[in-house]
Amino acid sequence: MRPTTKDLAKAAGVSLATVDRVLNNRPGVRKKTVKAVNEAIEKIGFVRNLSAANLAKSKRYRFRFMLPRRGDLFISELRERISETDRGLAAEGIEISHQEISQADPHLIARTLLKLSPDKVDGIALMAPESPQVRDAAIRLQEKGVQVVHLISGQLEMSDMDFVGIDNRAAGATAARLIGRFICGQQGKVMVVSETMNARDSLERRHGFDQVLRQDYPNLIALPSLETHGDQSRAQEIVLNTLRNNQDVIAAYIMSSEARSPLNALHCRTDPGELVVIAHELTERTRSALLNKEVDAIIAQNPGHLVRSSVRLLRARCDNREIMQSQEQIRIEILIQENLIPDGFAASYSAQ
Amino acid sequence: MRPTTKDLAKAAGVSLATVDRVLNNRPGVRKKTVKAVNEAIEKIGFVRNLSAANLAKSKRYRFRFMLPRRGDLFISELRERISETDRGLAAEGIEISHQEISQADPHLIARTLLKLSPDKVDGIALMAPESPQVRDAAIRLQEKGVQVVHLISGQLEMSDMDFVGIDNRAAGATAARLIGRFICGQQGKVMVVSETMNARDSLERRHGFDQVLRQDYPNLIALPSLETHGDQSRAQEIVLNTLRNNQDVIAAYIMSSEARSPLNALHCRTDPGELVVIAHELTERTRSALLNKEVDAIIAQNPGHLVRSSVRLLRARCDNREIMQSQEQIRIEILIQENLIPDGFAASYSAQ
DNA sequence: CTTTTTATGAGGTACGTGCCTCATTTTGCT
DNA sequence: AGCAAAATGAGGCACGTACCTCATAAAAAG
Repeated sequence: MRPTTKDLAKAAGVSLATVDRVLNNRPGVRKKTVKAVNEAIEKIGFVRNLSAANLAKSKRYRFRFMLPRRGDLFISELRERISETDRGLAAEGIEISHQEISQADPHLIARTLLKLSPDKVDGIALMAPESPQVRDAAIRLQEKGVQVVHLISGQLEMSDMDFVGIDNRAAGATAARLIGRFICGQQGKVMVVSETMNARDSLERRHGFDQVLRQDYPNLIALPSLETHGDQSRAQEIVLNTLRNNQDVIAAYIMSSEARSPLNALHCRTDPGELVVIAHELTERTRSALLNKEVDAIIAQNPGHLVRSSVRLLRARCDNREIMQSQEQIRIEILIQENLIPDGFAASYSAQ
Repeated sequence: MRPTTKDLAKAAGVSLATVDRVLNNRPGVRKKTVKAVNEAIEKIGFVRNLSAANLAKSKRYRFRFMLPRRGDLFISELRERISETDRGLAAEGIEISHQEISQADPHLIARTLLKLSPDKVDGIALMAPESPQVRDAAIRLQEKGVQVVHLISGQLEMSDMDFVGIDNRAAGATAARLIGRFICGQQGKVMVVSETMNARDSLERRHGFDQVLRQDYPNLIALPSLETHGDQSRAQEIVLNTLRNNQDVIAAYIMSSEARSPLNALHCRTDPGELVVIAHELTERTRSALLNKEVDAIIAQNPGHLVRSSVRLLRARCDNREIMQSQEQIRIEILIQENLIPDGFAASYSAQ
């Protein structure tokens, strides 16, 4: 049997009450006594029984994901992972909800955030474009006692500890490297398509992309970023325009998580395999594009992992606990046809 | 507050005792009553409080990883993840140990397995080369009440549900695809190095590798697999011999998890970048090889994830629970310089 | 209808920890 | 030394579930 607080009390030569005071950082214990207890903990290998502690505290964690309203496939995927995780963690007293926020107006987002209060929600995972209003609201929210982590797209001057997502500069660099290698020294231009270049993540990806391309692939010239603004017909227009005006486009980097419009636009003008194409995030559309050879590789972050990592972070924050950094680093996945997860998992891609 | 068994009893119009009987599948309840309780569960959204249940049962899970004795870097990594996971899960009543088995003799492995009994260990994760003796021992162990999952290298005629690891055929195919694309249509031969071809995983990797190469890259000819048998000087000899006898080797696929010897052998005869090289598993050696451009990409399975997935599986088995298949699929990771996890995480690579 | 069998109810104890109160001891201070 | 303040001990209740016993009610069998 594992040692309990009772054993610990005996080993430390103190009473249960004192053990309790030490374990829960309550005041009124001499340093000497604290030390004695801690030594006893080491000695007998005491580990607090989390189940019992949670039960005793009858603690609930109420977390909420604040996601953009737009109906992009990646966001839908994320939503599914959220409710999946909710179901999975309900038995441990963790409730996970999600709320949509329109992304247009930073003030609106800030107002929405400030409506939240610690007696209704213990922590949020926020996915919102970078803006001073949002950042300030997040800080104020923390001060009120609602934990905040930033999901996927971060805010300025935010600590690494608050961020759950991939290193976007590295992701852009990865894209450039893959294009550079796949293109096999051919001369030509690379089209870069994004939803918007106002977001921090897009800028970082572009930065990493350019860096690698400039440094190692003088044969490739990256065109200025095209912005679709999430509009299918606009996407169609600007992509086709670019192809028309640049006969020597030999690769494309589709930077934003909504790859549908750019892919569709490319699809109607080029044959699969004609261009080297890299897209982001695994969705039904990008998956089938990969299988059709419309795209050569996908750079992905795992939505299930994003959700679980956010929850672990929020929970650790609520308990004022340290976390295992190494477990929370979100990896930049490279997916090609061969290492794609088999079909049965298509809908529930969340391996981790 | 979430509903408790008490609320459930009230909602179902039965007593606590009956609720308990239904929840824990105890006999002596009419079908009609069972149905009523189950309907009440649905209606009020009852979810059993796992913390309380575990506490009440004062249940412990004792799991053991059975690993090969050989000291390869990947195995060391695995061992570290195991003790890390042990520390992390101790609070939840899960004890994880590991035991080394010499791999030479299947009979010895089988005997070691059969020594285990359900009153000392609840489940094992077994990593052992394929053999009828081992397979039979595993089956008998299960019958005795010790849960078994197969780690990394599976056994013949084993269900998918019992396996934790990557799809090795797909991994080999991935390697071939990367080599094929990176080589840019050049003509030449591909060296394939393995520790041994007696293991199921090596055979499967080779199979996937050949399939893709044959189908899509007629410019590449794969040489017969070289077997190092884990011997540094032998590795040196056969690799150099092969290079000498085949002037047109332009790529290498290092198939086994111990990449040190083959890499060292290659290193002393070729310049970084001269060959396209793909290796398996992220270790200190392969990491630095990637950074030095000694290798072009690493195909990896995440050791931390392997361990956690095994534990989740074993635990679910002990509780006779269903698992989320999608969460347990181990991904085949492709690592290049750009998407490598930063240095700080080198020692504790286990993102997930 | 009675008897036997089967279902259900009532109630208790246990699990390990958190959190509270109140009494008692020890410490530091003058 | 005497006193206030601080530290510690003793004990109890709570959390939600598991698992037990014993009594009683309902159903099935005769």
